[in-house]
Amino acid sequence: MREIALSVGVAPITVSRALKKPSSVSPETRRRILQAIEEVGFIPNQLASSMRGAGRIIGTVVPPLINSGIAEQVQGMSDECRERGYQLLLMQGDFSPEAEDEAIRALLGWRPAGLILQAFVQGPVAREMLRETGVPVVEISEIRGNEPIDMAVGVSNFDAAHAMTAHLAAKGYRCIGFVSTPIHGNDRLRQRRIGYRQAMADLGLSPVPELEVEVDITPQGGAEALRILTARNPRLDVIFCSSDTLAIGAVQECHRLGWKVPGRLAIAGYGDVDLAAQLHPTLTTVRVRRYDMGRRAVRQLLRRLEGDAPTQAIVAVGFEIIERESA
Amino acid sequence: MREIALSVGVAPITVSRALKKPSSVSPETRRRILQAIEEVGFIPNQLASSMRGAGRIIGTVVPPLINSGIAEQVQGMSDECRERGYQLLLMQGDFSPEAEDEAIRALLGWRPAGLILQAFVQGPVAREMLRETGVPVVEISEIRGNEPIDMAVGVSNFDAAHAMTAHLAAKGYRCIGFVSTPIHGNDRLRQRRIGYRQAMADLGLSPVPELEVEVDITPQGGAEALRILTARNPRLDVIFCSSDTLAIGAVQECHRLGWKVPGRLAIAGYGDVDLAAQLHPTLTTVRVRRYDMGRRAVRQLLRRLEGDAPTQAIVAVGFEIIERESA
DNA sequence: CTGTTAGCGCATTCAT
DNA sequence: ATGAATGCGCTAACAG
Repeated sequence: MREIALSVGVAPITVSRALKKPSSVSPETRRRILQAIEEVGFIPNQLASSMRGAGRIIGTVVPPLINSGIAEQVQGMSDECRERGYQLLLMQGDFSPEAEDEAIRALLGWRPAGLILQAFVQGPVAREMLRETGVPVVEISEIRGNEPIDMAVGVSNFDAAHAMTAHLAAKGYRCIGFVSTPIHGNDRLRQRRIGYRQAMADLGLSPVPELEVEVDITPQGGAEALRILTARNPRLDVIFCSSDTLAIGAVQECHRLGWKVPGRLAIAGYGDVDLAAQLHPTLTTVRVRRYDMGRRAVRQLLRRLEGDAPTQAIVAVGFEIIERESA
Repeated sequence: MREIALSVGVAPITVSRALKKPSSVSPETRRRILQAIEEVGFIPNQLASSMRGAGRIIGTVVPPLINSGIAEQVQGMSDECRERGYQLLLMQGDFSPEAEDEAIRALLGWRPAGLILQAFVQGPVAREMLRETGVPVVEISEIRGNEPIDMAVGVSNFDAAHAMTAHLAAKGYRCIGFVSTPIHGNDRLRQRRIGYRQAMADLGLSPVPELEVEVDITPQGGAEALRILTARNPRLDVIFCSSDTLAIGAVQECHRLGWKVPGRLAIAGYGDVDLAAQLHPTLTTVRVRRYDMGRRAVRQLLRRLEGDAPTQAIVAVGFEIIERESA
């Protein structure tokens, strides 16, 4: 930068200004500076820049990209970051609580402008670090019944499951089964089940345990669930699966049994994986806009940083019921 | 850091050393320093560190994560980076050559220790920038017939397609069709077709144009290809599709026609998408180890940086023929 | 509109 | 084994 300044005959700070606040430099000077930069092929050092001014890095911790819609979400974050001139520093993996602490610590080392975390931070160590440093944080997750450290973006799995159940009822199905993978400590799954139950109650259809099963998160699990539920209740007319993987397995099982879908039994999923639109029959499912979630998370962060509006802490992202052939 | 130094009663530089070269500080001093760091919750500033010493950022430019195996590859890079104490700065998107220049310029601004690029850099501007700055670069792509800027990691699509074709022949198939999406300027696809042709020639089966089609990259394309090829040549006994998407479409079309797979017609794909193992029949395909490619790319870079061994410029990553039910 | 001064937090170099 | 001085490249704050 000094070089450029010398060659143009100005002070280094003027070069800096020509790049950051073009309006504060005379057009003529600016032109000559930009030209010199072009000629020399100068690329400003962001590290140095971030040490003085505001950092332009956004750090993020996400589960394995191979899974689910995480890739889509990261893409959303990345796109939004690029458009706004920020860079995405990615920490990705299957983190234990301690490993998560490490990951967050590593990111904080880069003095990021903000962090975006997938799922709510569990460890007290990490929560403490985040509080102390005061970095803006957006957590992306189920937004019902959680207390964000700072801000949150997410979807209400409750609402989504409720809506799908209501949708199925509206289509005339009455005996609605619900299949999920082991709920264990998983918020999202729990909310889906509660949403389903609430919808059943709201509709005057009693939500009996007999209509629910938990199985492995594999297509085989879906097939198994189908066998269990139909054995328990022959009048079952639709199965709502808490993940597309299960739904796909259930559909395959119907093929094996020679049952028409949705003629003999209807099936709905959750997630809208790629495959959902390609199978026969195509799968009715719930689509969560993960790409949007990623973009929103970044925007949420930047709104805080650039201090435009008073930021609302929690942003709900929508979902859609995708009606296809299977239900 | 100054704070820590004060509280322990040493000079800042000693704190620095306690972290970077523990061996150069007396055990006792080190212990007290680390303890102070722990208490205060101090996290060293990587920006400042990278300005003086060697950077610990690895920048990467990749196509949309939603596609194909890119997510898997990024996961490989990320894992390797984490283990080695580097951070991954991600630029992701659908770049035009000019946008690619921009992306690379943005990354260079962070003075990364190295760059990993998906596909060979096309634009002369970017090539020039990279040459000038002298950053180590690993390009991940088809490695046959390309000149890397610096280093490359990749797979030979030629070898993979050749191997699959030979595999099909070994299984007794003689009339082997080849379906691809428009080859246009796509190296990888071209190499697959050449590999197929070469294998046919090597086997003494004449590679005639009649056995090849180009269709859209959709399941519908696969179905169409099937109709075209079987109409041209009723004795066709297997179709090798240059992507799993096409193969899946072809399999579905067989179901529609009531043809047994592989009884009436066998089908093979390329890519081993998740779905390949779940469909009926399960799909025989080519699996490229993208996760490994990601890890290798990082290792390649670090070997150069840490200057152990004389680095070989091009690393070939293996592939596997995954034999399942469909062929 | 432009320049001067100072310092961000660390690590390299040279001393002790 | 430890420390002092110095500077990485940039920009905030304050002149002019």
